[in-house]
Amino acid sequence: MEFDTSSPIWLQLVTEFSRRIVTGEWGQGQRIPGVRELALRLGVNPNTVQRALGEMERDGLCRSERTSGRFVTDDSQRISTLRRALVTEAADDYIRVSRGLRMEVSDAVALIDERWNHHDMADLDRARTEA
Amino acid sequence: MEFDTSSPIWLQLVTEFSRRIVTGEWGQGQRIPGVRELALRLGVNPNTVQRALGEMERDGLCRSERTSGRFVTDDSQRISTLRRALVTEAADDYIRVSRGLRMEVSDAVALIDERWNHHDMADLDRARTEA
DNA sequence: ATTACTGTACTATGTGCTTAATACATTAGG
DNA sequence: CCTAATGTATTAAGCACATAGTACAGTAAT
Repeated sequence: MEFDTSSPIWLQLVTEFSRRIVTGEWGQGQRIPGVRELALRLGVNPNTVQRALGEMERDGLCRSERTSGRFVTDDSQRISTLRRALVTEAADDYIRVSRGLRMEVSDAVALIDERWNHHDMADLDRARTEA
Repeated sequence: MEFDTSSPIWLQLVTEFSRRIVTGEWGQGQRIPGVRELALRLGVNPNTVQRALGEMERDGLCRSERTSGRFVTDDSQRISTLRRALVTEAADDYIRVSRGLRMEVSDAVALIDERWNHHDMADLDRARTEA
């Protein structure tokens, strides 16, 4: 995975892990890979993964059983709350920038519509390149 | 001004100063306040402002005349390019998150429409509090 | 009991960000 | 000429982040 140098890696990991929980990639109640394995696959230090998962545990998104591993929370409401939080945060960020640039709602919305397909093409390009 | 601890202040300053140029708050060709004055008003160190403006100068957004001060670029095309870059970057960020969360375009667009008014109310609240 | 795996804790090192405090060169204004 | 203001450069200190390496405690499987 690729990381941005302009924000702490452990924070980017919190975002990525949260995304995995919301999408079901890490299913409700399922076991999460160990910190060492995750660190190896992500190309970061185990301590950095530990930091990220520690924060998420503080928020009740997962729990650790000291010897058998870490598990996604069983509370489905917590997961849907997380989903709503992630989505609205992203939307508000976009709105904040758009309004700061003195845009109109209609233009802001039109731009999303327009760029959404660009991302489709980017996905196709990536698939073609990796094939 | 308030700053986020999760990314370098000089980077947040680049964003803020860019916004001021795009909105005309800092007009094309106009003089920019000195690093010491900006630092004082923003509550940061002059070196941090210097770092931010140095980066923007590298991108041709402003120029410095060694003794009389710094000035916004005269190139209006550069400013409109900057505007486009800031807007599309924000839109793409939102799209990336939304798609990562497996949302549909229609939902992503609807959310912008919905939250836009919430921001209106937040503005009204702030105006009322400051009055 | 032994082995292997889990989370957790700790030290040490290097790097970048931020602040503080100077110092210098240049030029506009008086 | 002299003063004030400009951008610029430098050094030192403190802090958070990331990495590496090591170690400990608890449990499941053998």
